[in-house]
Amino acid sequence: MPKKQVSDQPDRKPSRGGGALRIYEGLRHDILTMALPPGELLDEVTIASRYAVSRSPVREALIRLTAEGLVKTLPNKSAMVASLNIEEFPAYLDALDLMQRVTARLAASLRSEDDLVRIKCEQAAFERTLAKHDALAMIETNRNFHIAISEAGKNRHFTMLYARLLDEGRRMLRLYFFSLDDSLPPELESEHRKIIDAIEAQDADLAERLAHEHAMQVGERFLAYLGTRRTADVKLGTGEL
Amino acid sequence: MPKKQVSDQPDRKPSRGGGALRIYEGLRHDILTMALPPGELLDEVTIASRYAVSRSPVREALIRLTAEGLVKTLPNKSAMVASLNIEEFPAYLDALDLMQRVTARLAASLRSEDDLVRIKCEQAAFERTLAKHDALAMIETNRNFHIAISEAGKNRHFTMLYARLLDEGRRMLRLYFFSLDDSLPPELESEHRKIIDAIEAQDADLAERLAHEHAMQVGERFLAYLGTRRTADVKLGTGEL
DNA sequence: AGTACGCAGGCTGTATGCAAAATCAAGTAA
DNA sequence: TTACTTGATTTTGCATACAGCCTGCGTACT
Repeated sequence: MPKKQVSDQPDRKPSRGGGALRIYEGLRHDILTMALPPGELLDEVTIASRYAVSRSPVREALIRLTAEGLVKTLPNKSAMVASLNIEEFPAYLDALDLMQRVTARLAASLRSEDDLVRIKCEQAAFERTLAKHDALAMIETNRNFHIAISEAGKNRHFTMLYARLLDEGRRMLRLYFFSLDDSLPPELESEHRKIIDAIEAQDADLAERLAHEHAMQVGERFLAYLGTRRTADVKLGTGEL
Repeated sequence: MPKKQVSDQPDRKPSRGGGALRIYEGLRHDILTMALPPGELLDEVTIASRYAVSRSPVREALIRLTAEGLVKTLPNKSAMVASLNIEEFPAYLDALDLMQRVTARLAASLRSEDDLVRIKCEQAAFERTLAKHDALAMIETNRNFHIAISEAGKNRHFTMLYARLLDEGRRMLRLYFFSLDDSLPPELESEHRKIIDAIEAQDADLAERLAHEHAMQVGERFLAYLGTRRTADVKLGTGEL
């Protein structure tokens, strides 16, 4: 019987070097989930006190996030969460579409058996979160599914850009996913399955076409969400206010 | 007149904030020109003393370079210049080709008159460096030419990846360019001109095709350079050594 | 001789100190 | 009332200080 099991390992110091990483991941998570909304000011001392560290690791995290484009920083002023500009949504969708197509095509051509099981595994995780009606988890597992495909294509440049796009998209698509009341249209799941089949069959053209349609669907759905007018049937000028 | 500044302008302090940027650009330049060869150890105190600053701005520069992939850093150990892996050259060329194609296509479709003069200006700068037989300057102006095209396409995601690829490529192509004895095959210049013409005529298909051929040419030339055997006609076993 | 231990030095990761810059507030002049 | 100036405060950017990890060498032990 071990005399003390609680303090065996758990509370050992954050292992010198985990500090900056912890803050980086924490801030990144908060930004992507919009817990820190775009435009939010990130002053170093506040963050440092929140994470109970000094400004140095905070500074490192902010520099890394700035390099990723998630944080903007003006000289001698506070950093702030990067704002997502709706005016560059078309360019975003272009890039997402192209990456989705090329990664699907490469995956179909270059996939190994291991890649295939990895992809199916991520898809299973995605379907599991679908059942849970957890929008945040759905976004996460959906991303992991597409990244798994991209990695099967074995081109780290495409994977890197694609990952950045999907992460950046988490902030936009989050609005759309939430609008669905945590339940997704079942097409997403079937589209994923069809893409998997094409990759398994190593049909590059089909995989690319399906990926393209998938991207277009997401784009259209998001635009449709933007186009929904919730106050269209409110009568104005007739109330007593 | 109150206490006068000893020196009005010339040697005023690097304006608080330029420090980290200066080191970042300096290190980046040295890495891309291979003045700092791949694998070189970058210990913070040495760099700090070289730039006559403390470790803090050096650290910031290294973090940014690490985020860009130009520097690798293992925990609690010195950072080192990222090594370029020849085994991922095919993936690199795939990415370069795709970016070159898509940016040329977008530029042909979306260019403004200002974009056009900018592109022609960069091409003129490129041709000027051609005459100077300065390989390093040629690589630089060639990059700027292609970036100008990419920016005419107005998709910052593509431009960002393309710029990273071109910069990364500077280290590889540098070998090839130097092998030419600082003089380029004139096809490069004419290929550039043809691409410009296609963009000016807003012929997206032609621009894409020319950009693709351009990328393939560069790839083939580099591979041909790798394939040159300089010792093939050396007779072995007949000397007195 | 070969191996293990220990210790010292160097280096990184983090904390703290300090000065320039920016922001804000109040007060004053127009 | 508005605009401008000035001083206090906050915050960043850099310098410095401190503590833990890694490395290398020397010594002792088998």
